[in-house]
Amino acid sequence: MPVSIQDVADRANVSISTVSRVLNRRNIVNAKTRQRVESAIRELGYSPNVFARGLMLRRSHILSLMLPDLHGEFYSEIIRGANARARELGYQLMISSVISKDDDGSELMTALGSHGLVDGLAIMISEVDDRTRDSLEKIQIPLVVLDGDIDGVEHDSVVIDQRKGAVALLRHLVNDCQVTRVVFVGGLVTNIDTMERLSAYREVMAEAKLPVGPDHVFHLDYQYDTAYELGEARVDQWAKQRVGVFAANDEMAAGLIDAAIAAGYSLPEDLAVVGFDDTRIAAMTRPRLTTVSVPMSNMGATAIDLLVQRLDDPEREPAKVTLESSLVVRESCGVK
Amino acid sequence: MPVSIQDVADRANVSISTVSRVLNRRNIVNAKTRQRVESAIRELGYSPNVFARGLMLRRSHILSLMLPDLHGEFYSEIIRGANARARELGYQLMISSVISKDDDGSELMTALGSHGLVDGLAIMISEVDDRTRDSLEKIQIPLVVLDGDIDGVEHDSVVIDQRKGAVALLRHLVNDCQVTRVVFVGGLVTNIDTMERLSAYREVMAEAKLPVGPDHVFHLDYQYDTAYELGEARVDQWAKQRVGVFAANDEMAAGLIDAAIAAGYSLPEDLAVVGFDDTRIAAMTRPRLTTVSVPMSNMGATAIDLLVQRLDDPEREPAKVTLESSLVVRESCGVK
DNA sequence: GCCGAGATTGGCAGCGCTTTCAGGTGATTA
DNA sequence: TAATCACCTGAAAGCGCTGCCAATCTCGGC
Repeated sequence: MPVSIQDVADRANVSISTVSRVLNRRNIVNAKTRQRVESAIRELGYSPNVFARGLMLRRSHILSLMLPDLHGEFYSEIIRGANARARELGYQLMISSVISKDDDGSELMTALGSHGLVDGLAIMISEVDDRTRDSLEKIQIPLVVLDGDIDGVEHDSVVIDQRKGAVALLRHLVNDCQVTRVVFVGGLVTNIDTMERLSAYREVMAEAKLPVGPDHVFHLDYQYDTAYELGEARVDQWAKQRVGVFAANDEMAAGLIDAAIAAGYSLPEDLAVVGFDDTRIAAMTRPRLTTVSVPMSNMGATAIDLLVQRLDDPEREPAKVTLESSLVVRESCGVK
Repeated sequence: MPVSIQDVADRANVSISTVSRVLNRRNIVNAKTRQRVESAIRELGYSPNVFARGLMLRRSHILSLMLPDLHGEFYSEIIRGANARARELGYQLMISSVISKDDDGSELMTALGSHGLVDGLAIMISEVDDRTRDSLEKIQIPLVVLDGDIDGVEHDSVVIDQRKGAVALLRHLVNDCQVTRVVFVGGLVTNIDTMERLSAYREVMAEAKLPVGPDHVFHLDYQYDTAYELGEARVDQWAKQRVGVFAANDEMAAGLIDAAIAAGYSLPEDLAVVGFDDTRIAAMTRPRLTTVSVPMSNMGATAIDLLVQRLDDPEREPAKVTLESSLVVRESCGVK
């Protein structure tokens, strides 16, 4: 059985109140007494019981990070950033993935370790539905939403200014890469990121007076394979006109590149392809991908910052931190 | 303030004992009473306070997963597997990365959320030092070691039979790929995986009566860049003899491939390169990498299984689960 | 030598929950 | 009719810790 505060008190010949005071760094304890207590703690290897403490303080120093998925570099980088920052600030990180669609919201609660376990929740939701909204609304702890927004629920947020990066990328494609037109390959229409990037696409197309026909916009699923298939079907047509292909993530861009090369085309001569996210893959394709770098781990870290800030000052106005994304030019679009 | 067991008891006109009994699925409660309690619970949206419960039961249903690093697909896959399984079994997962070298072990304790927070620990340590050993020895909770072993500390373990995969890979290289010799590019000599793979290398070389000279074994750092540099320096020599290069991970293999291609060689004609891990990268290099597939997410899931099994039966004999790795043949070594 | 302020310390009441232990029902049996 | 028993339920004792309140001690000042 683990050593309790009573054991320490006995050994130091004080009451448990005094031990508790020493523990909580109150300097209202006489220096000599404190030393006695401290060495008792050390000798016994005592560390306070988290449950008992949490029961009183209603604080666990655990933060929860919920992501739509745990697959891929994007999420793993968020976790990495969040974990490091949480550690720095003296918190633990609890990870969970996705609230499955067909859930009554109780899963979210369960994931939070029933009521009271975690001090705050950082959540990223790719597709918001009412049920999740409702559960989130009920939660009585600080909430930070990553890369999105949830109506009617008070929360802080970290967003990435994808638009700026996307616009820079598209302008680069349009102005510097001699393409006759640009096609967009995104995720589903329900996906927030996709729509954001699509809107940037439309904007720059309008700006450059380039056409946006029905066969210029494709909605896939962010996977390499489906992009590869699309590439197989379309690349002849695209290469003929030297189009620029704007894929909404690097995975799909890689799929498209590989399909083009498999079909005998050479890039960037016949086709310009650009991606998004600047994941490890972007530097691995041949030609290497021109893409937009998104500060993923920074986003994780910032989310934790916001959570802890609100924990320290619950009355603060809701904050929204915007992180910049930036153009990374490599060879896949034919410049440099 | 959140609703407590007392509120439920009041509403259902019973004592808290009865509510507690209903909660703990004891069927010793009269059906009618139970229903009354259950609807009170539902109406109030009650869920038990984890701390109070943990204080009594000494169980938190939280498991901790500690990894040497959170960077890269390898670890993110472990997390993914562990998370999914933990969820299935009704546990939460707490993630932390690395115990830094210059730490007195207290960091490990802190990471465990002081004493008592987590029910079990799954840990992966790339380089075991005494201090970590000592802290681990003190921990009074079930311990599962991933892909390694810690002397003198009782624990279950999940290991990957890298040797089998490595041997298969090397035999393939030696027997089917017409290489005149094989060089090994690994991580540091302190790295367990590297040494494991190196030993497989020596075995197969001996078997095939191929030389293993001092300029056949290189110790790098598992990074793309350093491998690329090594490639730049050595590729002329290697290509002349058509050597097979066995890189201890896919990243380095990719670096070597790119260096060779940048130097004007074509693969697999001039050089055969194989990797290890079968990460996303392996399918992205051109030529695509022949490598060894390692069941990463399965390793995470198995670790959780072992933890929970031991939690359920503390007296069980220490278990060691071995997961198989398997050869994945692609184009980088010249067959198929 | 005595008094009150300030510095320390101990006592004790919970925090919300589980878990004996004892008591209160009917129903069954002698 | 009284005794026995199986079934349920409530009362109360903590689990280990914090925080309020009161008790004690130490001095400086009169």
